[in-house]
Amino acid sequence: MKTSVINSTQTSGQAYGATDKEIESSKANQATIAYRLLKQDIINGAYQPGDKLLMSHLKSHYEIGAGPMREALSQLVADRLVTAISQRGFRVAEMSEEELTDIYDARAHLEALITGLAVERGDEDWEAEVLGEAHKLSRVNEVNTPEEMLEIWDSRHKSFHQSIVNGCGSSKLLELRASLLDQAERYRQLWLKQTVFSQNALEEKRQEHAELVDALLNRDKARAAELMYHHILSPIAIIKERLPG
Amino acid sequence: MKTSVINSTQTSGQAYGATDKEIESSKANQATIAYRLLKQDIINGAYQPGDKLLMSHLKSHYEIGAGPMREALSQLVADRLVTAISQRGFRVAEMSEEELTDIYDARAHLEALITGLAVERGDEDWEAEVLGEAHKLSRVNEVNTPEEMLEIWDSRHKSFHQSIVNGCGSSKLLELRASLLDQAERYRQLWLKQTVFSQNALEEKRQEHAELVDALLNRDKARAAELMYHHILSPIAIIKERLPG
DNA sequence: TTATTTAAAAATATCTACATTTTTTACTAA
DNA sequence: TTAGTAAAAAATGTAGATATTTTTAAATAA
Repeated sequence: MKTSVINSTQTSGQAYGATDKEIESSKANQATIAYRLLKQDIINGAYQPGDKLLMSHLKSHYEIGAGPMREALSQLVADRLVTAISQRGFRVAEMSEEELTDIYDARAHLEALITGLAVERGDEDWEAEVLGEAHKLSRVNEVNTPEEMLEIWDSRHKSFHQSIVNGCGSSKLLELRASLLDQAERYRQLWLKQTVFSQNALEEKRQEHAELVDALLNRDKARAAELMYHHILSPIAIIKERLPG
Repeated sequence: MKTSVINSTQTSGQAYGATDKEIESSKANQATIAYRLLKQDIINGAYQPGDKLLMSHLKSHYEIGAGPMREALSQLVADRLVTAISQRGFRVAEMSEEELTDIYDARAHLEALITGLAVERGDEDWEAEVLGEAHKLSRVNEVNTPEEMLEIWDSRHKSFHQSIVNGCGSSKLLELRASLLDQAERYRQLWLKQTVFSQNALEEKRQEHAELVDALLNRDKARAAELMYHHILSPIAIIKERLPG
């Protein structure tokens, strides 16, 4: 068997963002490998919205056969990152202001709902976890490159929010949230660059997070939900400016 | 090309429950056909929870090759109706009281949220639609067989609820709702038989629906959301009784 | 000429049949 | 029993065949 560089690299290292979708068995099959790589490349903008995903290119570029590649693509269709037309292949899903609004509206309402549940249902471990993650996020300072800064801040910011919603006690709601987050990811990237490299913007976020933590630990459900709702919606304006088209 | 009976039947008739996932092009490919058939069979109980989905059986039974069949199966894994273990194939997802509680808890919160939005955002057309569907549902009477009764009542009941949530103006939230509904479907079937064939239960539902319509048309957001929340949760007790194991 | 239709060719998507790898089962010997 | 091993079954992947769409070019009509 021909072992490609890509394959061996992938299968050896445990995937970072392994969603609960593929808990079982770390040795992934070709379709799973293709799914991860392609998803990452779409989110990171290696392919532009509307780009045709040519089977011949995908096959050679990822060194994966047509069968497994189709499997990956049709999963990405379910994730709304790719669109398919029968007999005409696959394309990277378009981005639009309408979709941006739709996704963020849904995210804000869902995240507020989940936050409210977390306030009701979260235990002391949850409180500790939130506090810890908030602390780590507030201490993103000693970094070398701007790229590193962006990566670290984003990672800790995500962990902070994840720690909050983890208190909700509903794995189904967390799955739905994860699905929306995936769909928002390409839009979020536009906001991220703007925010992380602006001291003003960062300070504003720091403030919002502090208020959020305060409401959470004081078990003020209504206020926490309200703060979260607006916190989620706040990037929309920035993203609209930077949205191509 | 060999055209199987299954294939020709499927491709000719427009599929009923075509989710927006595959809007484009009615002439579905083999993977889509397999997905629809298999999903229906799992929901209808043709395969039991935990059953192994043997490739050799699936191939011969649906007259579809391994490639497209894998594609369909991995979509069903994303839908949580099937589980996969790498190199060990696919199984029908197990059912459990824990999952039942999880799904219905999430559904109740989400449906209440969406209902609240519908009250805020729904226009007159929405009101009219809700009223119309409520009327149709209340008039499920002149039917022949019990099976027909079940089918018609379920269909109209679903349409009634769909007409309510359609007012929310968020296609993303509606997609999430549809996903949960799919996951709930096998549990719902257990409740449905109990409910449709009991005059008491039907009357109770009729009452709840009437209250719901009243709250909706009076634009009483809080009451509508509250009623919806409990309406969704109400089947849990019945389902728990009938849940195998 | 310019636009439109038609026909052939090329490119592409999709499927099937077969090959390979992995797991499971059955059997044997300690 | 238990461990080990060979055979069978099953899952997964590949290559090539087939069907469909798109492109190109030629032919026709305005």
